[in-house]
Amino acid sequence: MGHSRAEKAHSRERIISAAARQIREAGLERISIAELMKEADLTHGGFYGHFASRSELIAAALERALADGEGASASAMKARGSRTLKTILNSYLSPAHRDNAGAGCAISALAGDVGRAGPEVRAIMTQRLEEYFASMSEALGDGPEADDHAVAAWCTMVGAVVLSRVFKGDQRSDAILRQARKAILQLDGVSSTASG
Amino acid sequence: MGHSRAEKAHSRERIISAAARQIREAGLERISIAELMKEADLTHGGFYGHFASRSELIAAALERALADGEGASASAMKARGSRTLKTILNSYLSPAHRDNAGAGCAISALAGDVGRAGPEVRAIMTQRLEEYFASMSEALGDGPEADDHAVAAWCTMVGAVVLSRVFKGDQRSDAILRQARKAILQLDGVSSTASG
DNA sequence: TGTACATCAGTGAACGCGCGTTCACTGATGTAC
DNA sequence: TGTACATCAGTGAACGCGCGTTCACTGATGTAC
Repeated sequence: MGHSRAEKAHSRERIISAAARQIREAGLERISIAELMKEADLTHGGFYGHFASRSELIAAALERALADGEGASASAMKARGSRTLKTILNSYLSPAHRDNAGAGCAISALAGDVGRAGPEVRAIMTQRLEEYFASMSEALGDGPEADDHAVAAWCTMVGAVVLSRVFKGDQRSDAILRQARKAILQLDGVSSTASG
Repeated sequence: MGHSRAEKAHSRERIISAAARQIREAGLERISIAELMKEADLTHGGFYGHFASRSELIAAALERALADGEGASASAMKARGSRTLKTILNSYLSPAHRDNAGAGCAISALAGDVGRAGPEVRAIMTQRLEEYFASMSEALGDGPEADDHAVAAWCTMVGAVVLSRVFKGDQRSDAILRQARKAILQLDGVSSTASG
């Protein structure tokens, strides 16, 4: 087993990405250091060479989850230039996203948990959400209500994924995703036609 | 301290309602039997005279939380005859509801946690949600899309309360509630005017 | 190029603590006569 | 009405376990000369 200093960064990377997946899969609280280090192919004692405490790890994992999940992808249309509202909804409100929380949007997976957490943890999520809101606003029709509609669209998207996961395995689960998609498109249509 | 059999029911009642509050406040997992029994004015050992296990308690507490929270209230317009969509939104999407999760809607408080739970726990919530959807459908304009809009409205409501709690203390928090409210009313307006 | 030493990422045993659960016991209530 | 007994809700000490955290140690890497 190599112990070079360069490899420490790779270990840390494995720990954080495993943690980012685990918190989205099982929630902010349920993560255990032993299990996490096992997934990172290390023993639990080594954890404290990388993080000062469990809560510091959770903050780092949340940041990572917000940066690499479906949420970040949904808000990345500016950079890629090609993501329309429909493209975003097709992927965000898909059964695939519902069924793979560990690789999906950290907002849908963790907003409930984060809402109960302390100000430091909440700030990590609110900063990203502001970016997501702004990007969504650009993806919407450019009426004066785009900002408002962007926030409402995010509410609907998050609520839909959360509720569709509660109904996992039930026909209702897919239906929720479809109806949320339709409502968001309708809202955008109204905005695009009804205003300047 | 009285030990009559009639009082046992009152003890159980105190335990369940304390638990229903605590899970909405802190999540399904974080509840501790010692703390719960303290709030019910009992010692922790007595717990097992009322419930077979912690998970049985959690199921009972979830059922109670769903039955007595803001969610049940929002879906009670049939019985009370007078709750319009605006009335529902005014209370559900209020800062008061956001700030008092322990007495509020169990869907907003717990849907994220329940989505990760086993089928038995999820079934408890889905049954109530079906009732909530049906009641909302009746509160909406009676076009053919009322059922779909009811589901979408619930997605937006839940997403809005969840996200507004993440932004607690920030101006954005109130704004989210307002924008969600506006979007739901707009959707209802579209449905009422655009269809038969 | 080779040898001795320093560094340090990772190991794994151990500790302390909290928590779910069990259980022998207490003492008030209610019943039998 | 009063006495003896049975019931049982609740008590609180104890147990076992998992988990976060600590720490002395290992052994591979890299450096000095």
